Amino acid sequence: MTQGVRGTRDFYPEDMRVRNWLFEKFHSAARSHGFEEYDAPVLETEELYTRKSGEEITQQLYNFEDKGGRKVALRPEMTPSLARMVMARSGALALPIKWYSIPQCWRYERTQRGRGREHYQWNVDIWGAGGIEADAEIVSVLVHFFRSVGLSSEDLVIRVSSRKVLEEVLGSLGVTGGAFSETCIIVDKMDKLPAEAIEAQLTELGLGPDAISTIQSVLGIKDMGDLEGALGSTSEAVSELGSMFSLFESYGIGDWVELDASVVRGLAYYTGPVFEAHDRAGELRAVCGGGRYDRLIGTLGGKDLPATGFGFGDMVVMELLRDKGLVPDVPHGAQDVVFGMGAGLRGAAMEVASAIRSGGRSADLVLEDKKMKWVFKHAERLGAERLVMVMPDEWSRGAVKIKHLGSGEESEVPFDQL
RNA sequence: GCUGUGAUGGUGUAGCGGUUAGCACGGUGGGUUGUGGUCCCGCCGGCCCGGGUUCGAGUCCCGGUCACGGCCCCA
Repeated sequence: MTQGVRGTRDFYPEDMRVRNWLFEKFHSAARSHGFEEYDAPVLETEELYTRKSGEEITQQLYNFEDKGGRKVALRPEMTPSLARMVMARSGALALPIKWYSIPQCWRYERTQRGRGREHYQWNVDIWGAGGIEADAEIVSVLVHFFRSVGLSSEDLVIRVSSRKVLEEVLGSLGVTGGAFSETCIIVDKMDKLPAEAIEAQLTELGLGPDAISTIQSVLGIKDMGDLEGALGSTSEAVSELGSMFSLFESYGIGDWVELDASVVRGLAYYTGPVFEAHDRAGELRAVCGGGRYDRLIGTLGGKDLPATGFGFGDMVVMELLRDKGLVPDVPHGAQDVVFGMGAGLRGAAMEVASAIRSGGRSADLVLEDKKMKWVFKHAERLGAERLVMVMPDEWSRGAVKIKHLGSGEESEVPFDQL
């Protein structure tokens, strides 16, 4: 009875303080870059997610039929909802738009460390800007966030590549269209699955051994020079990535980013630059991932609009922050505890609390008859700054006794000077 | 789907065949005190469920349930 649904979490106030702290960092990083918040329902039509590809996300859909027989799903990610919202207003939006959200997302799968069935995923996106400047701006938001919680480029690395790398390689091998996005999904699992399994899957897609080894060697590239050597000097992927890295320098985040051609991301809709942030120690799964998805609206039946963004889960980053000792002790928040001595002064205590609250301070009022001992313990537990005592003698003089818990100093303060 | 570990007061835990089942936090009553944070004392409250072994099971065995990890699947 006290247990929730498997894979879900309860947030008690002490957990909520930490969550709010984290979310506040999300909010301020996004706002610092001029992004605006939006939201959408947790429940969407299942259709929005049935892309019938090999993506984990569509196979782990938390879906069911509602009482009207409609097939619905708890959103596994925010991007389709965002695309739906953008599409619905396509003519009316002043582009580009820079929007962010912190939606709760769901997936039905076996639970593991850092993988529940529910998590909060910070999403930051830019729509209507087709250049790599938008992609670089997105990465800048990310780094801004990392720095704001005390993480450094020694803790994390953002590996960057482009879907165009693989697209050009596969194009030269005659693989295009659907086979291309399927290949991306397989290749994304390279570090999770043994090499033989990857090869078997690629073979199944109709790729020969030579093609497979070409793919593998290109994906091993971690240097712009090597990439140019492999794709040629006229390669769009090369010039785009080259420009991006130079923009990263302008942003002053060059030490956070690295070229890594093996980054392709497991979602079918990516089309251009893609990136993932990982802990340098390599102990955790990806902290976040994102990239450009210029053709998503097209697959939903609308007119394409360039877009780029990232999704950032709350669970993995919290594990990293805990490992690094960067999670702060967030205090309860009540500045004052107001206590009326005895039931006769209950009303007086309420007057005092109201005056304090009107003055802009937060006050926790003791609602029942409690002993002094309990009151002190309570104030200490809350981490309150002051204890405001409404006592018979003082109150008869129209005053209260205020004790500063930190210093132990106390003084009598007239009611009208509260 | 496979596999490992675990389940002890409200919470976090110790106990590994015979204990009045221990400790901390909490709750509650009291002492000290300036009606007063520390300190001290009393009390409340527990072995996941069902079988079995044994003179005796929280402890060992079997089954179940749940939780937490790891893997597979994820085409």
